[in-house]
Amino acid sequence: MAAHNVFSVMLDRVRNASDALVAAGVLPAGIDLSRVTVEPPRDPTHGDMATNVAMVLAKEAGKKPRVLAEAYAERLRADELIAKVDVAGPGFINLTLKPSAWLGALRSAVQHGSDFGKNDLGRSATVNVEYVSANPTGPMHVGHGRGAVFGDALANLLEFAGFKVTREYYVNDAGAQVDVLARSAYLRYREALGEDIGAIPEGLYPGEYLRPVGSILATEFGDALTKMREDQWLPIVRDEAIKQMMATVRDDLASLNIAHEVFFSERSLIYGNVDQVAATIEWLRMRGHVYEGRLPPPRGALPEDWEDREQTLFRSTAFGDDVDRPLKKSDGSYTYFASDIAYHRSKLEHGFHTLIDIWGADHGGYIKRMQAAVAALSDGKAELDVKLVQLVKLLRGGEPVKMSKRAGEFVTLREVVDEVGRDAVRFMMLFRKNDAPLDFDLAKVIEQSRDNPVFYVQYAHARGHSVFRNAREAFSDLPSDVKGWLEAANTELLSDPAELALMRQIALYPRVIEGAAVAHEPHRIAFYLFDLASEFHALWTQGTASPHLRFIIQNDRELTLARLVLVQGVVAVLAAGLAILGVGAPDEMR
RNA sequence: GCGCCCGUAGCUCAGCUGGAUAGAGCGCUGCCCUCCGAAGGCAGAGGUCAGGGGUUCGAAUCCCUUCGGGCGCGCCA
Repeated sequence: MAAHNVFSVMLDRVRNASDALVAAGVLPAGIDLSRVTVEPPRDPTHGDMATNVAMVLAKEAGKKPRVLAEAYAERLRADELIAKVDVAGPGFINLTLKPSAWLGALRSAVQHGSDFGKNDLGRSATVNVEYVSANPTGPMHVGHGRGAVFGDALANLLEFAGFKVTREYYVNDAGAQVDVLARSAYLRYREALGEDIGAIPEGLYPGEYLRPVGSILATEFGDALTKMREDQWLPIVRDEAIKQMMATVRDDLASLNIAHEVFFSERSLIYGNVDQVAATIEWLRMRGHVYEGRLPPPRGALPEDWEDREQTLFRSTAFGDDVDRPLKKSDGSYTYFASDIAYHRSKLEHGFHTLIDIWGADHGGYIKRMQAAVAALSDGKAELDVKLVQLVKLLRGGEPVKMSKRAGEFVTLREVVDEVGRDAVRFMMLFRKNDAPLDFDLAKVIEQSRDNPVFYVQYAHARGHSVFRNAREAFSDLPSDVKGWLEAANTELLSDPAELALMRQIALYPRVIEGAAVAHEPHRIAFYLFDLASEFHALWTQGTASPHLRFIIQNDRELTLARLVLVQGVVAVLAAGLAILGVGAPDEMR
């Protein structure tokens, strides 16, 4: 395992100390250590790490926190990685580590490169991450892009944390919207045959992106479709339109380097050999989770066409939802929810026990019922986590970019990617918590300044490589590869406080990965990388005022070599983190 | 009316699932290039963490409540 997480190493030391104290009769046997943490203190003057162990265990041990802390301190002082132990405040134990601890992390980062920080949190458990799932009725817009990038980065992250991840896309090709798509495409088809179709009627998709579909249909069928009744041509046109739209979607995703392993068709659930939706409802009914009944009317203003009637309901209240949910519309067709249940059942049948769905924020009200359904389907054995992705507000130089979806002229994801590049889009989408709204400024993300975090982080990586280039010029006899540096370097020469600070930051990385993976929050990596880049730029600039801190020291090959290892540590972590985010790490940015 | 998300510096946002004196960037003030990339860095000013209660050794973080914003509340997906 390439983790080398200094914090978990120290946590183990604390646990060992606990065992010793139990053996010595200071602590009662079987004491609960689950709340014990070792973490970096907010205030660096408190040392490198702090543990709450004495405060957490004080009550159970029947001792004062500070007294207990002293007992721990005595044991920890003997540890070969620890330089100093202080008991502070209400009972914190502050640890200052020896430089060798940080050097260990640095060497590990250099040695493992892009594998540094990997862990086995997942223990090869399978996870299904479903994301994007945009309707196949048009090109993707920027909001879809955020869910796409988020889902993809999360999938990468979970893989890095030892899960076996399946990336899945749910194709909504069975609802009324694909019939609308078919009718819209049919108009474009007639247009392609030379007919004047006039304005696109209300209720159809007016976008020009359907013109190519019309052309394809015209080429393939000539005017044959015009001689058919709607119920005859509609399935033909619909299937072709969906095929074309999905090709567009895949293209758009590819522009962001996103590729799903599974595209699951909603249509296949209903129109396959077996009606899976009906089967699922039946399955639930047999277990008492589905019944015929009435629903209380919604509070407040009633919908115009509200009528009280008996209907098929899923007993989601038995699983924590607020009301039971209808599975059939008044015309007898399934609700979206019904096919969604069947879809999630199919995921379970494919062996997944951990499901993650990425949805737009407007679907927030849907979470409880879907989790209820998964609980009912799996007997509480499977878990569904739904991550909501908030809206993206597109700006240019601080001014909102106008888009009118009604006229069919919205800013597409593709346009944005083409304008500012994949890296900028991906990084910016991840430089925010998923459930916080995001302002995306097209002017700012291509700026080359600290304002622009994408640039700032990539620049740090490029700067690192610039050091390597210059070093090779200064010393023609450097080992050819990083491994050689590591073998040849005397890293103990790295003893300046600024260098140690940078090593501490590097050592933090495995911990950040772990936290991000547990919380399903890839944005933490983006913020961490920004901090790491900042530390690196700071050390760099110190070299102008204090030449002895420069990475390359002309007449000191040994020191230079040690510092190259340090820079390589930064570069390796930057590249590794960016790789998880799916962002490039350029060697040069001139 | 109910549910979910949110409210942190003038602005845009972090805050490591409960830790010590709450942090960045922008903007403002003042500095640092005989330069390994100044496309950078350093320092300063700026906060009742929306308000009020509670839980405990300890709360921006958890619970309750009020206010304020966003989203959703059969037959749209």
